[in-house]
Amino acid sequence: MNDHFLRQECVLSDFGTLADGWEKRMDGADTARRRPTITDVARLAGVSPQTVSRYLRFNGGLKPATLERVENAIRELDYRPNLVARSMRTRKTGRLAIIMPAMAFNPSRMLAGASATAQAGGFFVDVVSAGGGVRARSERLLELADSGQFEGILSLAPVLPAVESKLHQRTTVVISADFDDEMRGIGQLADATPVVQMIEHLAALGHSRFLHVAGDAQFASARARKQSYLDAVERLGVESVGVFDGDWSGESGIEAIRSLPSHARPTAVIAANDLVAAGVVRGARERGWDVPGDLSVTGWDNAGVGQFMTPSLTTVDVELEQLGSTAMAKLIAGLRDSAPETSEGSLFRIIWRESTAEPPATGRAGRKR
Amino acid sequence: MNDHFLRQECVLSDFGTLADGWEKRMDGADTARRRPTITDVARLAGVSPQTVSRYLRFNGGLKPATLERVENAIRELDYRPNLVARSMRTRKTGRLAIIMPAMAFNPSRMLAGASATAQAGGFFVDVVSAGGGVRARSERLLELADSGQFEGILSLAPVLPAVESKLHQRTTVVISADFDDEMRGIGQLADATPVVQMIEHLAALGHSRFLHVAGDAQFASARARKQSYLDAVERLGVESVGVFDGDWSGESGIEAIRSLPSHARPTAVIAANDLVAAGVVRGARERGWDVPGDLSVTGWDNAGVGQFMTPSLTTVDVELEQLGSTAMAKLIAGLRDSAPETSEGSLFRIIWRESTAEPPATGRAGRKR
DNA sequence: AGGACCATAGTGAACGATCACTTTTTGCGT
DNA sequence: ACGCAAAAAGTGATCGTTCACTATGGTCCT
Repeated sequence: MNDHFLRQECVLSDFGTLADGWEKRMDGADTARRRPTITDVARLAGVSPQTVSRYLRFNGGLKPATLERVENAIRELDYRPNLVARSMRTRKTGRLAIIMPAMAFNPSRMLAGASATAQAGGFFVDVVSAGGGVRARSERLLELADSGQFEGILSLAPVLPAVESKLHQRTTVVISADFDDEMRGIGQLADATPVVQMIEHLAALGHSRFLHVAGDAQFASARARKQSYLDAVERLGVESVGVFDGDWSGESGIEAIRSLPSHARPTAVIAANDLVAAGVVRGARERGWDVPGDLSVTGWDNAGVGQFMTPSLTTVDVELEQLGSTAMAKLIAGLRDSAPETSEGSLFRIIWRESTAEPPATGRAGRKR
Repeated sequence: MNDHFLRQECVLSDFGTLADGWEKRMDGADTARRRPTITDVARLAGVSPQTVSRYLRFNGGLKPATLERVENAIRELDYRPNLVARSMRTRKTGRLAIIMPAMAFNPSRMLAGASATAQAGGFFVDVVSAGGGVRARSERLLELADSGQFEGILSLAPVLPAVESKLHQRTTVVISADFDDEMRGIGQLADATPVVQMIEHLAALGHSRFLHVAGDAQFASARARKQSYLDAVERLGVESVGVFDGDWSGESGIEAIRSLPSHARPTAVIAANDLVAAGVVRGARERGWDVPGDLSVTGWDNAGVGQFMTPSLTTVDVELEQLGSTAMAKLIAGLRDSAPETSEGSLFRIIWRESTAEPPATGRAGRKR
């Protein structure tokens, strides 16, 4: 049966230019027709498979006459190399994997950047999400590395040190230090210098009493922002009425303001992100405080709607795409033994909007408007 | 040389339990050590490769004693099957591709859903973004289909009809009708029934003069919302002061309100999305109108910050993950010739918040507060 | 003319697994 | 003990390509 089928293929090849018509005829009957192989092409062109192979990879030194015959045969059969088979022989798959803790979460912008860079480099990208903790992810990572399917792996989250060292022997792996276990930003992402800059700017405007509403302390980025806040406040000699430990939610922003004793009233709030900032603004309004008249508020993330709130939200724009792209570039450079191009400037850009302004004219906090 | 190396491997196998120590010894010297193959495992276990293969795929009828030997050998060598080789023989790659117009854009939630479903089904997922228009994408899609690397392809955007019919002969392809060329929602996503429901609800509250700020008319979803608005207004016999043709932006929301002649003042605005709605609220404030006191506003998308704006934004939550997941389920069902599970309820959920309320008490529009 | 040398093309053997068979072993009834 | 089917394990071929060689033919030099 199999033999018969093969013979049929041979006959087909002889028909040459009729292939098109044949294809149509077969549509109904035998849809799952075998794809032509390099051998079919070789036979049709009257050369050896090796010669066709040479043509395919680099146009390597074929005589013009031969070259044309091969090209014709390929065109005629509508041949395309079987990449799986090629991978098997060359041990190059042209595929990279990106592994991330939970696909449901948001670093899709980062993923987009990484993916684009990989594709520009001629690689396919598999996005693999691994649930569970470090342990599970490390396991999955090893599995991926050993599957032989990937030339390189970009992990957006850390893995067990033991596994990591094991990994590096087998595959090129770049572990982006930008997210931790639960996809909480660390590394570059946790850089909180914009907090310092914002406080400096506000202090220059005359603000002297600050409040920080922190994000979930499990997140390195939340901790970093908090720490930067504390450092900046101390260094600049301005007063901090405290730090409210929140959880990234809008509610925590509201609660932070609600729970402020009326005697300790800040003139500026550094919120952990835009959602929190929106909550803070809301809380302030509850207490009858005007933003920015009585209180300046800053956010983080540049959420789209923030620009059209009243007041529009001062925030920090984070170049997640670039972050992803940089990590991927590092991986590809590693694969090619070339030096990774150094990435340019800062990932952050502060956008000043209406929610920040000079402090209340009297300089006295607690004033009602 | 090669021969020598192989012989060394053989010797190694004989050492059996010493393999671990050997591995450590080699770490420094010969990092790029050959991965163990199924044959190595078979040799170590004293069985044939076929037996090991049987064990790997389904735990097919091995004698307990054999099974244990195989398992030990696998563990000892830290063996994992080479998926590329397996793919070659089985002609199943276990990989699906998702193709989308521009990775930069936002349907990442949909992607997340699709991806999760695929992984639950045991597939790898390649996310491929194809720039250019229908033409370029169709071309790329054909290429992917012919690469033989994918068992199925999920396209989140339409392709040329000619290409589509060609495709279906070669691979299983599901073309999600939810986005068009430029990733503009169509199909289910363009379903605008929530608009009708919102208008009904507002009319029941007593609203009688409506305004719609539409999204970019190039988007099917924008057109559908607009049409639904027009239909509902007509059917319910309420007044429409008009439709402002916007572009999804916050600015268009502001502009829509600014450009309203003061005699034609609506009591409710159906905005194309949350960003527009935020703009509308801002515009209203510019004119001294209170939201929702003078004007009710609805959005669409359930953007995070909307909940904490003042007033918090009434909006429509769209289950993008489910949409993606459903599409992927359809693809996988197609691959397995099984019936796709029917998806349950609506993709939409209206969230009523502060930005909508009863119309101004007098019923007379134009009243200043 | 002989040989060195390059350009071109072909040969057989991998790559690592599974498939379709065949062979051996086991279990059980008579 | 024997036969006989079922269970367990083995054999050789094969998937489609490329690698490391080898073979052929032609050109040029001495």
